[in-house]
Amino acid sequence: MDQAKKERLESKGWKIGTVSDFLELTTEESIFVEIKLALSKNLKERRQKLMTQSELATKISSSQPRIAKAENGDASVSIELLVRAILATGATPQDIGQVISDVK
Amino acid sequence: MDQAKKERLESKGWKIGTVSDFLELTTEESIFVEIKLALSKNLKERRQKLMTQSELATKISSSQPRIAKAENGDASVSIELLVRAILATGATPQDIGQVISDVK
DNA sequence: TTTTTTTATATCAAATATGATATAAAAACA
DNA sequence: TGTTTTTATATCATATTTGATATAAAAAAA
Repeated sequence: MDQAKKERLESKGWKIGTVSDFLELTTEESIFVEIKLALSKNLKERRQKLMTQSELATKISSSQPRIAKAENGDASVSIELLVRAILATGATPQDIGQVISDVK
Repeated sequence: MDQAKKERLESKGWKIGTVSDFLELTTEESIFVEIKLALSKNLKERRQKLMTQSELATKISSSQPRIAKAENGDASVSIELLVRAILATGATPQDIGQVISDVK
């Protein structure tokens, strides 16, 4: 992995140690991160068409800053919150399944 | 929802208050629970064909009791852990996407 | 049957994710 | 331009999820 991508992920809080470079992540860990980033991207796309971050936050009893983190692939955001947020945009299980199926 | 199903869910830790009966859960909350239960069921099916709960636990640095909870739809288990566990059985994003797509 | 293996249940301290808040930066709009 | 709206960043106490441990129950094997 190139340095630029590494630094971009690290700035979001992803732990990519000096020793364990991205290439040394297990396949499962790598896929897991990619699934989260795909959900993150999808959330941003869906939400932007419908409402502000604040409006979505209210819908799921969260906060605007947390929605911002969710949409920006911050490592502190769980799949739980990502899925809750995406569902709140009216997504169906089929929509979410498709996003995950498209990974890699 | 019938009383039997309600009690079954409650025994797993799902909070279905006396006031907010299952029918009063928002559509999103309901779908969210169903996605988790679907992942839970899929984990059990995949894992049983390949290894013991202890073996899977070791693979993802978890514990056998936690895998048991994950497979039994316990509310204390997050989607995070469910997805990590399913990936550790060799599942692809497509496999997981299909499980979620099949919900409802 | 007895023995061994596997799975389920309960408890708990530690780690992680959370919403709230303040505020800065950016974007949209006037 | 200045003003308003929206989004991003930082901090933090609280809540949730975690793996570990002990052990009970169930299933499989002998």
